[in-house]
Amino acid sequence: MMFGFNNISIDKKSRFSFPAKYRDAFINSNENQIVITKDPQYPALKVYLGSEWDQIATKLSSLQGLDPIVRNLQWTILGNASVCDFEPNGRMQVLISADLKKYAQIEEANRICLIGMGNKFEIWNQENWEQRQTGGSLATEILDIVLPESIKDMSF
Amino acid sequence: MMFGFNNISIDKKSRFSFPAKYRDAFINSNENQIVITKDPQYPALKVYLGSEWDQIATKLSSLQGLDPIVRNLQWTILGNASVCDFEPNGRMQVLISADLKKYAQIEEANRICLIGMGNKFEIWNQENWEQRQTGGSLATEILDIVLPESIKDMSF
DNA sequence: ATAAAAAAGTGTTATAAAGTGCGTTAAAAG
DNA sequence: CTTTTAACGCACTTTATAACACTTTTTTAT
Repeated sequence: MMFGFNNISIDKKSRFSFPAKYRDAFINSNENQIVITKDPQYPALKVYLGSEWDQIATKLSSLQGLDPIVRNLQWTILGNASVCDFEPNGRMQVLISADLKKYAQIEEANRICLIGMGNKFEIWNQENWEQRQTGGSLATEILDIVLPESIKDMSF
Repeated sequence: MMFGFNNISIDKKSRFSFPAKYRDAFINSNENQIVITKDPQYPALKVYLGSEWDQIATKLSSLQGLDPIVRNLQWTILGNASVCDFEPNGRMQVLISADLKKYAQIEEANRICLIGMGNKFEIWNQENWEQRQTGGSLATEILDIVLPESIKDMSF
């Protein structure tokens, strides 16, 4: 499991490196791929380990796409996924596509926030992240949609 | 179980040492990791033993992240956790990240309050702690919301 | 269609900053 | 007075990042 907040640099070619503290966890998980895609709720990116992604993708793509909520999740999560080769023993460097950068509002940024959430990471624009953390009132954000049964047991 | 109030120093590199009186308890609990993260309600830090943390993290990360309240707790607790190697037989020293120091308002401080709460510790800025004890209210009481069922049985 | 130019992507190195380990001094406890 | 603990300082190691060089792909012009 990998946790914690990291403010890290993103170079001119749109690459970032995972902090070294996660190396052991990556090596132990035996992954050589990671997947970056859009977060379905916020202007942020999700970063999954290969095996974690396989499960999510398999499950999500099998769901009934006639349900508009499901369909939207499929578009957002599956339709924007970028699979990257990843070397836990090397520099642990990953490229972010122009499209994903735009979505997370990090087009111009030379720093990003990389948040370890256990079995996945999130990538945020720094201002957005700070605003979310300090913004206070959560009340307005509560989803007014009812989640379909099919995805209630899924966690993205 | 570890209890009690301690006013201890924090060095230039942002490290503090646990008081020696807790050594036996740490040795008996057989832990070699400590996790520091944000307190979700107050400008303070929580310090968990590794095994305690594993339980909390496993449970919390499994909850439905599409619920914004859950998501916020995940961000706060998981997304700010810093896992530290810890040697009960050694100096029992732990590093606090710049980000966590800022949250607990101990950026400038060279002393902190470390409070033993049984199976976890809290870290406070001295003035905040005193104010809290004397009944004063702190500006940032963040979780002023109704908790979803899924986390009502959790204790952080 | 081909060659040249530009852009995008990959890999390496050097340097500053951050983190770690350990010995010494100072303070507190027995 | 002796022993233990806490605090400080310094040296060493690791990590992060910017700069550079090179390769591959895409675009443009002829």
